[in-house]
Amino acid sequence: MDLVERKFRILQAIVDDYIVTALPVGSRTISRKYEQNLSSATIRNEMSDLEELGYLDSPHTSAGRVPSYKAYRLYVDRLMKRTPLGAEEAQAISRFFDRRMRQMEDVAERAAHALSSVTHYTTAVMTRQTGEDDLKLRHLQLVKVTENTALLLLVTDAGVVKQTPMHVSPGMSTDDLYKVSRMLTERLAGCRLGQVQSILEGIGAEFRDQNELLSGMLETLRESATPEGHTDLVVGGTSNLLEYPEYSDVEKARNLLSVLETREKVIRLLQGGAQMEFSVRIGPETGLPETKDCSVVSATYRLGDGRVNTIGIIGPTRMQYGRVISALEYMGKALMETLSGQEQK
Amino acid sequence: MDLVERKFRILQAIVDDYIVTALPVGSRTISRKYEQNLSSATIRNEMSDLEELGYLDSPHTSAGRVPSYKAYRLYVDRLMKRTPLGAEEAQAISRFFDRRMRQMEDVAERAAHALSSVTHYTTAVMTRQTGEDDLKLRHLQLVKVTENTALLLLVTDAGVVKQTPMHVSPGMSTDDLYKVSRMLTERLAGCRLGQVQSILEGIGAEFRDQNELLSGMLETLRESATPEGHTDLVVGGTSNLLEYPEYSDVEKARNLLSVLETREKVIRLLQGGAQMEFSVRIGPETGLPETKDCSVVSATYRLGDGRVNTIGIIGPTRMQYGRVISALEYMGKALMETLSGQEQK
DNA sequence: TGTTAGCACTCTCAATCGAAGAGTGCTAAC
DNA sequence: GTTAGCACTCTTCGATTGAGAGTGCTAACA
Repeated sequence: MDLVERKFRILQAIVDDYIVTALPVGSRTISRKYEQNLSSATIRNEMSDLEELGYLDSPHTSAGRVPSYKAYRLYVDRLMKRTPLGAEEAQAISRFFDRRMRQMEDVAERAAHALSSVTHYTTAVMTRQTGEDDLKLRHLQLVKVTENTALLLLVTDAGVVKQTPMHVSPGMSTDDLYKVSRMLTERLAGCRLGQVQSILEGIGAEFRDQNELLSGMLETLRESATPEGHTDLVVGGTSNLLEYPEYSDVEKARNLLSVLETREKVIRLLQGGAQMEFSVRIGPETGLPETKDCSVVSATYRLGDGRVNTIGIIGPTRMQYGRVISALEYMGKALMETLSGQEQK
Repeated sequence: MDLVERKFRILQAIVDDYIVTALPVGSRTISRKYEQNLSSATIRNEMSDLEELGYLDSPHTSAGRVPSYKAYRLYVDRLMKRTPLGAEEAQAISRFFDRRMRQMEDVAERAAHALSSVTHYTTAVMTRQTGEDDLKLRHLQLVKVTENTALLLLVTDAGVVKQTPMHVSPGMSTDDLYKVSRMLTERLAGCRLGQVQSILEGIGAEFRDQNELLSGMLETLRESATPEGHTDLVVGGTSNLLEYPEYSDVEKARNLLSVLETREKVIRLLQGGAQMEFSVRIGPETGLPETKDCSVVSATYRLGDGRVNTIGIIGPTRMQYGRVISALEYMGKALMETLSGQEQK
């Protein structure tokens, strides 16, 4: 029997146990529950080694051991087994999609709720367009709302991006706006958002009398061209976190919650692993000082229609990684099927 | 000096003090801080009376007294003085509106953040249309997104209501959809959402070959006609609540947070006072068992464009009612100016 | 009649102390 | 290389205690 292998089997047992109990793990616990043919003294020696190697910390002399970030890293990369979703859990996720799809925005919200309730952690769903370069304008529509305001709708490859109230001169009739919309759409459809601006400026001459309207539209377009301009974000299940003892200190809980309320920070949290399809970031790897004892498991799905969805599950470092990854995987499949052509199955 | 008046002045002092400290108020505190020409013994007698009248509770024999719901009710209705907003606070609210207005959805989110940060409580902003009867369709647009999906946009008096992916047969070109949209808009614009359905069914005959598309649109319309179909809800500042000692018990905090995460419950919380323009609901009056020691101060604004905004501020029963009401009032003015015709000032 | 001082009484809160329990590290024996 | 045994450390929990805050009552006073 390889002794190094045994060492890591013990480490795995410690992490497994700690993930469930949140209590420092002692040598006797391991020898009773996981390695019955080894005595606690042997385990003790191994644990002492593991501590020296940086995989374990001891809160104080006579508590058990607690996994370090390094241990979780190793655990996720090599030791952990994926826990397949139970039938009821898989069903809970599917159920969110079996009704006919309604609002686009609903998808993210539903996904967030489904995952939160299955995993008992917090879920963040971020939807954004593929790089701004790829984003093409499809349709532009001005809709009269009150005597002197209209709503500018910008539709891109991936749905309505902007919906902004505009000033129009009271002289413009519903039909006038309709014509303008049609004309502009004809000229601009298929252009990238970045280009649209300059073209619109060129057209400016024809609309001398509607300068105010034009400059309003220009500004809206400018904003739409930035990636932040069309990033939707939904966060669900934040109250779940309070069920874990690591946040029974209200101050800690408050800090974390306030991160989850800050759009920019959540986006940062999700972006960290944006390169890869799947990513697990542990503790300090999350990038924010406030989440240095949280982990984020995230997955990115490229939908057929040009949108990119990133789903992140946020919980304490002693997260049930195996389960969470399975849940994300399952959700990914469900999302793909539902959104990029419902009939393709 | 009227003795009854004095009694209530003392009650006011107790509530005032308790709102700030969250600690049971003793007779000596009152005699020192609020009624210097009365001895603590006198106050004690009065407090004993007030307890008998149901305005005060005592947690135990030798703690001070704590206001009852009845006391808060009286306080809000008759005793309390509105606390005008400080200059910096007013500015904090204004600042959310002085930039050019961007996305419609942003308004609610910004308002929620502004109010949360000024009041240090939680803010919920609900936007919905006036009764479904009044809601008229303005524009309908099908935009091709992928080979066999299009996006159906429904625009009403008050902005885009629905944005739903639809199946279309691959034969339909961008231009075909454009024509269909135009045709449908011409026939349907100005109709109430409820009517649109039946008209659309009537038109059905002309679109024999597009049955799938038509039934999809019908379903979307059906959903849009219900009030829940177009109620936007934003909640901000939930982490603020954790700063109050009443939620230092994690279990309590969790319960409350989970209410604030449940769309339906928050809507219920805001609807309670929907009849009035301004409403203060205290403890059990909030209607939900989970919020029996919270208060909700809400205000409803009818915007020019047919939308109704309800903003509610949620906090512990010992809320700074005076300040909160002032903040809501101020926000109301700012909202009105910004949204219903920006130039009307 | 209303106000006040004084006092006994009650209850909480924080600090202290000690015993129990869990776990370690080390040593010596197998 | 493994294990039993043991001394040692550190936390946790319960009980005890004293201080402090606040009340209610009584009796005296204006």
